[in-house]
Amino acid sequence: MATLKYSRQREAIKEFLNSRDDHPTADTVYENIQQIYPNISLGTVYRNLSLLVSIGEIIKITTAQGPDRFDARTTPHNHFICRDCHSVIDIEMEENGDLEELAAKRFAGIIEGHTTNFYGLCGNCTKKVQK
Amino acid sequence: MATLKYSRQREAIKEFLNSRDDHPTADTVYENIQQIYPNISLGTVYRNLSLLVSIGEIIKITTAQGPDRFDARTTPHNHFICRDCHSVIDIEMEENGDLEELAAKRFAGIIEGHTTNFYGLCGNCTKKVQK
DNA sequence: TTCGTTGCAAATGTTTTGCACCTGA
DNA sequence: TCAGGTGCAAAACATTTGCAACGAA
Repeated sequence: MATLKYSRQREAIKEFLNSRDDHPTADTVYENIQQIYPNISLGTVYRNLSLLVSIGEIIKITTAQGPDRFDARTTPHNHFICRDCHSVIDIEMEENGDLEELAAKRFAGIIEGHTTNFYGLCGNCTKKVQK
Repeated sequence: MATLKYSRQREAIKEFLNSRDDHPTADTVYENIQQIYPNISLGTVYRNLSLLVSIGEIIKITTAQGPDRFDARTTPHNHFICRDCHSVIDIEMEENGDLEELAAKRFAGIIEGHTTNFYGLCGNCTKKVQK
């Protein structure tokens, strides 16, 4: 396996993601890192994001619409995706019982993880609709 | 709101999806419908798939890797996605308690639905690894 | 020196869209 | 007749990749 070598670009990407809790897209990461390293390329951003995902330092959030998003919080939590403004919001909650254990009873393979996404209208968009 | 008009292509797509439980991609749908209507275009397949999703007749399954998949089973159930062969398999299970209710306690907006995906190795790929 | 990393640009894979024609009601 | 549907091709979008140069160990 290839040994990781230090890269200032990668550090900047990690730091940026750590500073945000709104799950930026690759493009948002790119625009922000450009302010520090004007020559960084979008390819480098994508390469580092998928590298960080593969070593478990960040999480990739794939939604039904629009580009993937990235999250530096790797502890278990869920996401809510607004059907109106498409923002992705953390939901901190206990899951009653062990979903994976329940699923395993009905499934022939090996279950290693799971993701739950909630959908609906976020707080802001709820207000907009009421107007 | 636009009134739906009958279309033989759309019917064929619905029928095809009803006949399968392996969650075909748009491209797979296209290839199969071509055997009945050789002139159908991929654009028509995409248009009809998203129309059917929007009226709730089918479900779109977005995965972390590869194209979206489509499912004619609209009753609540979960999916397992194999990290090796990327197949998508139904999991029929009860969810202990009401996840959406739990989430709502911690969330300011309106929760209208949720999706849980499980990840790991499917039955077939588990065997392959053991060899 | 070695090999992972980068910037750039081209390519890829998936999905959407504009347009003129076709078709169901 | 007329609004919705279709086929075709081009465009849009998100992401990946080849390559030569760069930089960390």
